[in-house]
Amino acid sequence: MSSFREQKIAKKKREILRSAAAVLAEKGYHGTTMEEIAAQLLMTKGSMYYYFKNKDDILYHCHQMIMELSLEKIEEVVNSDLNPIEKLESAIKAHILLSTKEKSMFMIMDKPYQKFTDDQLNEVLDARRNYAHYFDKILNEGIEKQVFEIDDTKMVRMIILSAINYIQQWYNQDGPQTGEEIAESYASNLLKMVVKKS
Amino acid sequence: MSSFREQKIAKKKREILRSAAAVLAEKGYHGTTMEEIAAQLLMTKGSMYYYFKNKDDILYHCHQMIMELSLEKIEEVVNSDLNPIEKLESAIKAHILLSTKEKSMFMIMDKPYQKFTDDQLNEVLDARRNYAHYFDKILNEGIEKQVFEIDDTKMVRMIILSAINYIQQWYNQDGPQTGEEIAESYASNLLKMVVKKS
DNA sequence: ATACTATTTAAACTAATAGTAAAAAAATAA
DNA sequence: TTATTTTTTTACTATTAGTTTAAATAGTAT
Repeated sequence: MSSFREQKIAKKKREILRSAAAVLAEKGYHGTTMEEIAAQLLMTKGSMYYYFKNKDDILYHCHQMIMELSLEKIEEVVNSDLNPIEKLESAIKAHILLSTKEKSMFMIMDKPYQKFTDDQLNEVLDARRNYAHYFDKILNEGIEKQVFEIDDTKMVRMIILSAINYIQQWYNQDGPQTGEEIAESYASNLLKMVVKKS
Repeated sequence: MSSFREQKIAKKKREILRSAAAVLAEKGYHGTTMEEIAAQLLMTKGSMYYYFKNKDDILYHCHQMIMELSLEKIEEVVNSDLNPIEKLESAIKAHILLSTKEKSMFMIMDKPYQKFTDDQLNEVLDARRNYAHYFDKILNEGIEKQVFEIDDTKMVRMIILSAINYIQQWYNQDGPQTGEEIAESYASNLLKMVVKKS
């Protein structure tokens, strides 16, 4: 029974998370105060504690939000009936489209060990390993089907993930390239690293 | 007249920077206290202020140290008489060898706009643009000499820089790969993106 | 209108920490 | 040894920010 009220709270929480992510991305976790997060939403910092346990909790829910979205997308690609080349291309493009659209959220996701401990840290690290694993799956499938030629899967996967994971650091909404253009270019260039020459 | 005393101070400063970088890399800038930095060197935080103006100053000098080293190395490569393929290979390897050797220093160099303002920020950003520019130079030289085939130099440069700039995030001194092995693999894979097939 | 609940606010509390300055200690020179 | 300078420590200040609480306000149902 997700009542009207519960929906309203959920909506407010999402609003707070989106707004918080923007400030956190700009100033960093320890550089952002609860007051700043609140002010941007025209609230007082006290109100934040009605919706979230504490500052960590806000950051944690930002992570959860994006991790869910990211995993959904990659799972869809991996489980599709595309061939490995198309899968890798789709996975790269999907990631880039999401990370440029949700730049702030992606920007606050680095160095989780500086921000979380115990269960929360493990959950975040697991989700990441999971995500990386899906890329390995695509790469291995391509090797098996002899469309990819890769000497060291882990290194190639790291190059791909690093490249796409750094985009949020320099991408600018108002810059010369759109997310789509970057996705197109990155996909075509990164595929050159793995596609077998016939 | 770089007296004995001045040399001693310079040495101590370097010691502080190296030690500080280790803590800063682990805990983040705002997550690291002056006391922690001092404690690791068996000093008291008061002493830190004898050598550095403040906390920012420590971070800033860490940046300077690495930027100088990095620029030296890339300049050497760019000005060498190697062919473009060898130059790109050397530049990639040199970067990776340095960033794995000086992991902590490299780790604290992200998001400079969160840490610096004004002159210091500009200096850091300039050094980075400079560094990126050297890669462009190598890429363009390769295109001119028709050994590289690149559709969008900026995108390719970003992929290369992102890939090598992320290594410090996952590299582990005690991990399975040495810096040399990573350098070897990254160079050979990244070159596949640009070298013209004859 | 009234009673009740949900939400927001303002103020107070607490703990932590960057930075300072004066005194103490150590090193050096006369 | 004594005087002087360099380095380190200790104790202090002021500020800042996360969190809590109790009261006020707004919203809803009877």
